[in-house]
Parts: sequence; C-alpha cells; structure tokens
Amino acid sequence: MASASVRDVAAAAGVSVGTVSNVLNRPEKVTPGTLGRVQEAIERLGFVRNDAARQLRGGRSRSIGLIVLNAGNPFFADLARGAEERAAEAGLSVLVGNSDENATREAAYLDLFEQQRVRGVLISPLGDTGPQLQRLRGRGIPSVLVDRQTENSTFSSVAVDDVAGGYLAVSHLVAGGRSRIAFVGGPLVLRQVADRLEGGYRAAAERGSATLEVIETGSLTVTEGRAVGERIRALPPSERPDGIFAANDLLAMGLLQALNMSGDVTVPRDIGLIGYDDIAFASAAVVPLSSIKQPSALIGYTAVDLLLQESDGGDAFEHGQIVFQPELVPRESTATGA
Amino acid sequence: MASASVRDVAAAAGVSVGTVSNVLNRPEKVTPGTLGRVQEAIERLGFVRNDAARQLRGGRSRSIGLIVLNAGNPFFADLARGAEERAAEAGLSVLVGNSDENATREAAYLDLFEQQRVRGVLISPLGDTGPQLQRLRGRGIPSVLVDRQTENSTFSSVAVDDVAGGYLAVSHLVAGGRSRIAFVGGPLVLRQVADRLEGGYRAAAERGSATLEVIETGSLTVTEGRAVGERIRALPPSERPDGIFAANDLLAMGLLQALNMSGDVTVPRDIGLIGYDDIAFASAAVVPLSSIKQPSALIGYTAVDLLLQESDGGDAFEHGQIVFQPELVPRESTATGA
DNA sequence: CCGCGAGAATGAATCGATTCATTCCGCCGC
DNA sequence: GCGGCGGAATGAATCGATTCATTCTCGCGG
Repeated sequence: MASASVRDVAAAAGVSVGTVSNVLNRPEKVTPGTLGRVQEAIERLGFVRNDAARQLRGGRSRSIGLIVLNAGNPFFADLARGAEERAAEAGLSVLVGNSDENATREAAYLDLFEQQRVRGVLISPLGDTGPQLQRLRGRGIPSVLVDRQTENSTFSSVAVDDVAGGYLAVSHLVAGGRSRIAFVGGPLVLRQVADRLEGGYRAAAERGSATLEVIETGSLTVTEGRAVGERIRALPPSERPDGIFAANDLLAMGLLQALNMSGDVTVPRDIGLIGYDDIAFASAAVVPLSSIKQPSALIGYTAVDLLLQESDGGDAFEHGQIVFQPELVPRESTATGA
Repeated sequence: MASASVRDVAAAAGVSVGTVSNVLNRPEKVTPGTLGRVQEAIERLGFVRNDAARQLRGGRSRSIGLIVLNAGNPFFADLARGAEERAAEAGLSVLVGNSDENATREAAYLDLFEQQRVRGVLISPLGDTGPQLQRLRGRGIPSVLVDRQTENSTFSSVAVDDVAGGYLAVSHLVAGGRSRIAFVGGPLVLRQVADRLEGGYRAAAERGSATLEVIETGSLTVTEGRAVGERIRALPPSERPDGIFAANDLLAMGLLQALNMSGDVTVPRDIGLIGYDDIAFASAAVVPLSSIKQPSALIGYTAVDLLLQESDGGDAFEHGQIVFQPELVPRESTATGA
C-alpha cells in the first residue's frame, strides 16, 4: 500500500533506477521503447515523485515563501496572485504566510521557510528583519522586500514610491479645499505607513494653509478604522478634521462606515476621505472611495522575477531596487461641493 | 558556507549524531551537561534542521494543503486564518493554493500537494474531484471538503447548510414584498451555488406569489457582478426583477455598483439585494449589504480539526459531516419603504 | 572478422535527520 | 569484589530521488 518508489518502478519495468530517473528528468536520453515501458509502469503503479527526497538530493526546494502583513487585505491577495504567476512560469510554487502585523508570527514563518530551504523569500517586512534575512542569505536563500523601499542596497526590493503616494493623497485633499487634514494609520514602525505620512507632510508644508495631524492606529484593519471613525464623529465641529488620509483602504472603509453612520457628519460633505491601495471594494463603498492605486499584481510578479535572477544569476547579480509610481484615483469620497 | 548538518553539530559538540537528534526531539532523555554542549554547538554553527531530510525519513510532512476557489474573496481569507490557527496548535503549517475556479489549477495543486506528501488536504472543490481525492487517500493523505456538503460519507466535510442559506435569503426578499426574484450566480456546477439556488427555489415555491429567474455567471467576482448589473439596469422596468439574490458578496457588490451608478434604478428602492458570506466589506458598501453570514474562520478551524482526527485516529476514525447553520444579516440593501 | 566509438543503461554513492538495537558506564547490593 | 541493572550515548541503517563514472551494446569502417 505504501507509495511506489523509483525502485519499484524500475523493477516493474525491468530497468535500473537510473533509467527511471532519466525518464523523469531527461526523457530525450532514453530509447523510445524503454521510455514507453517505464511510463507504463509509472502509470500502473501510480507512482508520484517524492518531493522531499528530490529536494534533499538536489539541495534546493521548488517553492518560494511569501510573507504578507495581512492576508485579508485584497492588496496582498493581488500581490500574491502576481507572484504565483511568475513562479508558475518557472515551475515553482508559492507558500503564503500571514504575519498579521505580528513580529512573532513573522519570525515563525521565516524559521519555517528556512527549515524548508525555500528557493527564496518575498517579504513585506514588519519591523527590522535585516538580521534574520542576512542569516537566510548566508544559507543561500535570497530575499526580496516587497511593498517596501530600502536604502539598504544589499537586498533587492520592489515597491511603490509611498512618499509620492502620500504626497498625491494630501495634495488632492488640499486642492479640494480641505485644510485641516488628519492622517490615520499605524503602527508608524511600518515603513509604508511612515512614508505615506512623510509624503503627506510634504504636501501640507507646500501649501502653507494646511495642517496635518496624526492619528496613529494599532493596525491597518476595517475594525480599527471604524473605531477611529467613531471618535472623530464624536468631536465638536471645530476640532474635527475636514480631510482624512487613511494609510490604506481597509482603514478608510472602516472610517467611512463609522462617519456616515449618522447623518450629522458625512463624507464627502463635511470630511473628504482618501485611502490607499485602490482595492476592488473601494469603488463599491458607501461613498466610492478615492484612493492611491498601486500595481499590486505587478509588484508580486516583479519581485519573483528579481528573486529568480538573484537565485540563478550567480555572482554577476546586482541587487535591484525597483520603484513603481502610484497613481491618484479620485472618486466621490473627496468630491467638493463645487 | 554550506549549512551545518547534524553531523557537523555532533562533531563540534563531541557527541554522536544520535545524541544530537535526541537533543532536538527528546531533550529529556539527554543529560543536562551534554544537552548544554550540544545546544551551544547548534547555536554557534547556526544549525537549522533540514525539513526535507526530516520528512523523507519520517514519511510525513509537517504541512497541510488548502485549496480555495478564490484567494481574493475575504471569506476564504477568514477560512484560511481559522485553518492556520488550528494547524499551528498542532505544530503544522498551511499551504494555500488558489484554484481561481479553474479545474486545471485545482488539479495542479493537488498534484503538488501529493508530491509534497502533505499531511492532508482541505479543499473547496470545484467540480468532481472525487477520483483524485480517492487516489490521495490511497497514498495515506486524507482530505476534508470545506464549504461543501457531501452526500458521500467516505469523506469528511465541514460546510454550512447552503440550501438553508438560500432559503433564508429569498424568504427575506419575499417577506419584504419583492416578488420577481433573480438569482445571480454561477457556474452552477459549483455545489455551493447550486444549493443556494435550490434553497431559493424552495422559498419561492412556498410563497406562491414569487417567481425566481436564474442569471448564471461564469465566476463569482466583483467584475462579473458589475457586468450583470449593467445588463439588468438596461432592462425595461417591466422585465426587471425587484429582488436579487447574489450567490456571494463579491457578485453582490459588483451588482450594487452597476445598479446604483445612475439614479434611475436604485437599491433598495427598486430592487432589493442580498448577498452571501457577510464579508467585512459588505457593511461598508454603497448601500450596506444584507447578507447570509457563515462562520468562516470556524469552518477552517473545524476542518483542520477533523483532518487531524482522521490522520491520527487510525482505524477507529469515522468520517464526520459537519454542517453549520447560516444566519441572516439584514441591512439596508433589502430595506423596504415601510 | 576485428576494433572502435557513440549512445544507452547501470547501480553505487549521496543528501541529512531519525531510529533502534547495541554498547558503555556508574552504581548498588550481596 | 563481582554480577547485574538502568540510564545515557552510540552509530549503522534507512527513507527515495538523483548523479555520474562505469559497463554494456551495436553498427560500421577497415
């Protein structure tokens, strides 16, 4: 009952194990007659290669690891899809781990991937994972940072210019006549969040008229957004912002829900709201949500591409820092009366 | 440079490989002194177990596979989270594959999992995967069907009573005074879809006044929903349904977008709309979406639980068919003028 | 008829962790 | 002082696919 091994197949077909392996990996080196007999035996015995043995001998696995901040965020689902596509082209598969913005979980996945000797790791890092990644590198496992620029040119990275994105977002709000801007997002240790904020500051500074206040959140979820929205709604009009830049669409949708719950404060009449990522649901929101669009699938695709280059490229390889430009997608949530 | 192996660690610590293995797996059988020395060597050499070798010898891997219909659907993200949670409790990890409602991809993932000799497979099957799953079973890889009931008691399954859910949905529409109901969903080979429709039929039949028309779609996505919405909006009022039951929330959100785009037809005034799954975005939709709620994370958690029972349970194991009950979550999209 | 070379097939060695039958060691009781 | 006992440590064997140096087989030219 135990699964058949190459040895069993060899016996059944009356050839040696070496030949079976050739049939599997270099069929052109095998005589048609022999090839047929072996294939028939494989079929008959229901033989399926054991990946563990393969990898043990070969030294490298056939999968790459991907660690995302939040699997529930469609942005990452799209990114994963792109990564998977490029990996499939190379005959590899992608293992997705969800760190849930939790350093412990992130470390656990890195450990897991290290044990599995994955071909490489794509990671949307939480905090400072440098040391861990260096360590993987030492073991021959390259990594690519996704959705995160890095000053550190010892790693490849694929990201979107978050500072530019933040700038776009706040500029758009200000251009619409909003001047008391609030940035909602966090934790600020997330580089993406910090950069978006940075861009926002620049835009606000440029137009002297606008102020930018920061409301830091514990995570980037709908629930968190809703909580902040409740608080804002309860503020007296004078202290209330008239423009909100949310660090991602999940937060923005939560904010929207809470703000428009009662009629006293509404988006976009009293508050202009813009999110980030332009997830598919953004346009279907209570009030269609303005957002900053990122080429999510392309990021994943490109990241795997870089990874493969590094993995195969040998010494000649140069780490690449790829930066895409974000794009403003204005919708009703930032519409002005005019 | 090459990674250190147990052999290296053994040499460094002046013990045998067997002892190193004991330190790793049964530390209590090792003298404190020896244990310390070995651990120090492990630390110093940066030794990390090679999972492939472990699995090759042990025969079974430390991960379980999960195949979902659509990774972009938050319902599956939640389900995966639940699965992951239970797996982690057992020291296992979950590999997520996205079939994207595509039989070829589904088969490819099953092959991959078979090669990896995963501990078991959780699958939200597309069509008839019975034979493939039987085959895995023959190799000692049990599977559990998720989000899908099965008449076939040779497999365990965890699902929600979709017929009941469909019944709830259509009853709710009819109770709100809607009588020309359209069911939007597909492909109908998806059991979940067929069952929801079946439930809808029952509800319609029960209230003789209502008619139920089926608009079959190619997939369960926002885009597809939008397309159908456009078509419905273009219909003359007399042919237009006054209630729509969408097979999932993604479709529903797409429909909503398209329908409410211009002011002539609106939800819920002209058409009552209800979705399925109650994803987090449903309540943040243009018009908060009524839906049928499923305990998504619990489904995943329970499925892994069943899987582990089957995997460890030996002969005494009985396949369980667990069915949860869905719940109606009425929101504004089905509100009636009254 | 013999020798040679190209191509096909062989099978022992290998990867690294785990297992388990065996050996080793120290100590207690008689 | 010695037999015996139990706990600790040992290391050869094992899992299954792959590799590669070696052997085998033919066909053809001389």
